[in-house]
Amino acid sequence: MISPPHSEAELWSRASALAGLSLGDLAAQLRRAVPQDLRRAKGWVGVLVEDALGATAKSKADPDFELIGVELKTVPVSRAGVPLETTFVCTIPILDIGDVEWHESRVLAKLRRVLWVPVLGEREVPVADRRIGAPILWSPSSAEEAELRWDWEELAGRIGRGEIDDLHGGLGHSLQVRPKAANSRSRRPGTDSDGQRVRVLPRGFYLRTHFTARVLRENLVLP
DNA sequence: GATTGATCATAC
DNA sequence: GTATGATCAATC
Repeated sequence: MISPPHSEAELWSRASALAGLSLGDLAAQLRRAVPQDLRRAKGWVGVLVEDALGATAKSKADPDFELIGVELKTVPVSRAGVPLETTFVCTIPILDIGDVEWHESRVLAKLRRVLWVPVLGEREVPVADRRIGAPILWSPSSAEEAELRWDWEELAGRIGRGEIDDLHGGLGHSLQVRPKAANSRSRRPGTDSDGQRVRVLPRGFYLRTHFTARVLRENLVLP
């Protein structure tokens, strides 16, 4: 176990030290086996980096680094540093979200302060050989927050009106709503547009790759 | 090739 | 079953 960082500077120092390591290197340091691929280990990279940086136990509530209020997001990238996947932000409190304001939303709470750790995610590269990139400590600019808020207001508003089953991944410019479930048979309490209680597929908010791509690009540090 | 819906492991 | 960590893979 690695102790939690007590300052952003300490977290930054630790994360910077990981840059350039391969996942095989880091797994060896933590005496952990490396999976052949991530099909049956989708969260493996995230947990590995969490543990290496001293994130609080996963059983607890957000943020990952409680003492300093920072969330960790590992993001799979191409060799050019462009995200290969969307980024999961949070699950959606379907029954309550209609009564929530943006400034108290889960989305803003999660994204207020984020340590991004890019990791090579090309499937043709063996997991153990994938290298960890330079970290980025980020907070949304006012423009970025406005973009996120615009989407959130639209999406949360529709969910609050019982329209969740009309939503799909194609909605939202920076933020989208997609399933977040064990499988397509999962259900959670919700309401339909008549206010009737129904069982609906659990959903989550995700950041589109173009949003994350810009965050990484604008914070790129050239060697 | 990019996108959206579906899915996987683990802890409690 | 719920919540954490996400990526897979069928389809557009």
